[in-house]
Amino acid sequence: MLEIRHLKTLHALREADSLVDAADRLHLTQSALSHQFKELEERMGMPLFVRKTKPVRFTSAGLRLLQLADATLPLLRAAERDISRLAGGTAGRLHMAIECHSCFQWLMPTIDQFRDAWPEVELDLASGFSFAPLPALARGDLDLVVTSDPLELAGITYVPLFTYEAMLAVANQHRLASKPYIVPEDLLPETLITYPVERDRLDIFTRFLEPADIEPAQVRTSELTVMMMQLVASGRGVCGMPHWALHEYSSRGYVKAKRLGEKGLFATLYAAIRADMLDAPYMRDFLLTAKDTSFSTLDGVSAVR
Amino acid sequence: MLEIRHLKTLHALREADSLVDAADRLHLTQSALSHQFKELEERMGMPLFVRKTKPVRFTSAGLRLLQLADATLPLLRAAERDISRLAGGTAGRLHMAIECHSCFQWLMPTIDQFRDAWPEVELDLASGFSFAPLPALARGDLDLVVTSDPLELAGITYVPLFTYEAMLAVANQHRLASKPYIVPEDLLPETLITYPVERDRLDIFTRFLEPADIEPAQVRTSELTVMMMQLVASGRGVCGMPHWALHEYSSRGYVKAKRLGEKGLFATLYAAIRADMLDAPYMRDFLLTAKDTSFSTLDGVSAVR
DNA sequence: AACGATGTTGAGTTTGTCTCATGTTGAAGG
DNA sequence: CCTTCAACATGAGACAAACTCAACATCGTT
Repeated sequence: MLEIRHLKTLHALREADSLVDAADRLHLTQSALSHQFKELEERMGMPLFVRKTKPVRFTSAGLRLLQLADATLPLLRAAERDISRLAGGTAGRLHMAIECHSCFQWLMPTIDQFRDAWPEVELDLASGFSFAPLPALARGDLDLVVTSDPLELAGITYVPLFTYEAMLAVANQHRLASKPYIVPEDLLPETLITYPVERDRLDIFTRFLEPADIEPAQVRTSELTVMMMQLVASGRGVCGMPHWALHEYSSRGYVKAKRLGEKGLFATLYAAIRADMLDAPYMRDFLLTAKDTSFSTLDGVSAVR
Repeated sequence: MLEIRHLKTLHALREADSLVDAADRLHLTQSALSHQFKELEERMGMPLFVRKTKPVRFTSAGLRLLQLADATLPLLRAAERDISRLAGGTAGRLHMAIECHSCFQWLMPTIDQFRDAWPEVELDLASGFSFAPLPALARGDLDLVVTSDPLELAGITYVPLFTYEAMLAVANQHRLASKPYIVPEDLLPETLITYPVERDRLDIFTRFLEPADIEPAQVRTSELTVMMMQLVASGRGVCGMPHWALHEYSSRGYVKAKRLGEKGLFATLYAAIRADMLDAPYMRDFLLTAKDTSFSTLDGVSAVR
């Protein structure tokens, strides 16, 4: 019924003073616009503008459509721009979210380096713990999600970034500090400190305690890593944490990092992206950069690749 | 390039699970959609969705266009609805603004009565002193402006509502209280209280003091009528005001209302509307209702018609 | 292997949109 | 009053776009 062409014509007509002028701007003949308006006004059942004045004057209906044009044409242009960027490949959008509390540390250098290489790519990082990032990724609101549990989802692929060891932080003089490694039973009398997220997203529960059917004496949460370290150092609890996030504290003798289980508890961080984005050159490069920089920033911390 | 048809098709495709289904919903053949997408994807330079899955899966580009569709299609529908209401005539929009501080008094009954008669008309009243209402009227953001100075503007017509007398409020024991009428010179030693608007929108200046080249000793402003009456009653100034706005106070002996000039100072309130809205039945009715109710509410106050 | 459901493709038809040529209208000026 | 000019309207025809139809390809299912 109503077409974009009509909105563009109305818009041009407002800029110009007459049909003749507007036709010029649109690279059409005056006749074309005349026909176009005749038909549109017929369909609308009312005139859209007064022709006999200079400049032309719009009727209420015409003004309403102009309002629509003002609202929609910019959206349209923006979308077309985004699409042609996507097609071009050297530009685009990369909106990220991280599910992992301690990922800034290695992601920031990645982003900095990437920004230099691809200045045309619109970067955004939402530390969105407030919403479910994977559906947003599938919906197209996000372009990359850093996560450690790759749940099967149509159209989403997971690119492994690096593997790390989850360890247990305990106070230096803690009774467990001298053990070569921790077994689930060791945590029975302990207070376990975690980030405030669902249990099934915490490896220490899903892959260490729950298989052994062990529940710690108490579980408390904290939002900030420093805060957690403080609690651990003062002997008020223990906490599971990636080795590299712990390194800053354990290397200075603030807390001790203990292996979980005899063979250690290893987990992998993945970049979740929509499958078709694997082809985008800037995405490939981002993933490579992420692997590289995570390797070098976490180097001294013995990241397992 | 990109057409509304495409957005509608994409939208339908998301609701449906397949091209066949989507085609049904759009009352087209599946072949039509296949052709449509083939051409669109060619133009965009990339696929928009994956066909081999059920339900279909959109690519990043497809998701971007869906996002556009979600943003624009509702706007489009709303505009089309507004237009057909306009054409129908029994429904529509009536967004008003009043330039006049004391107009609520008679406008409110008008609106109440009108709302009953035309429930389908979307009413809104902005007491917008914050912006210029007449350009907004011409632009289509407003549909009716109540004003007392009809300034010439293309496409805007002014419908007179009623004429009222501007009078001077003075304290009961004021030296001017006993005069039969006020002359400009009387205000030379006085403090004049006005609403906080530009002088050239105040009749007492433009049509009483300035023609006689008289400037009061002092001018102070107040936003509220009650406040002004308080100041007047306590002898701290005088103030010009429509007779009907004054009536509430003068009839109770709180202040005295004096005629301005021997023959009185009369002004007319107009409804400014876009010329073509004169034909809309609900607009005609609103104007009649406004005249009627202004007459009856201001009746005992001797409004001049 | 056969079938049904889904999507693609090419040909042909319909519909729509533009241009060109010409007609109409209204304002300005002699 | 008539001419002139500019703006817009209108009709015919050219052309392109978008659809349908029919035939074919593909894939998962029975």
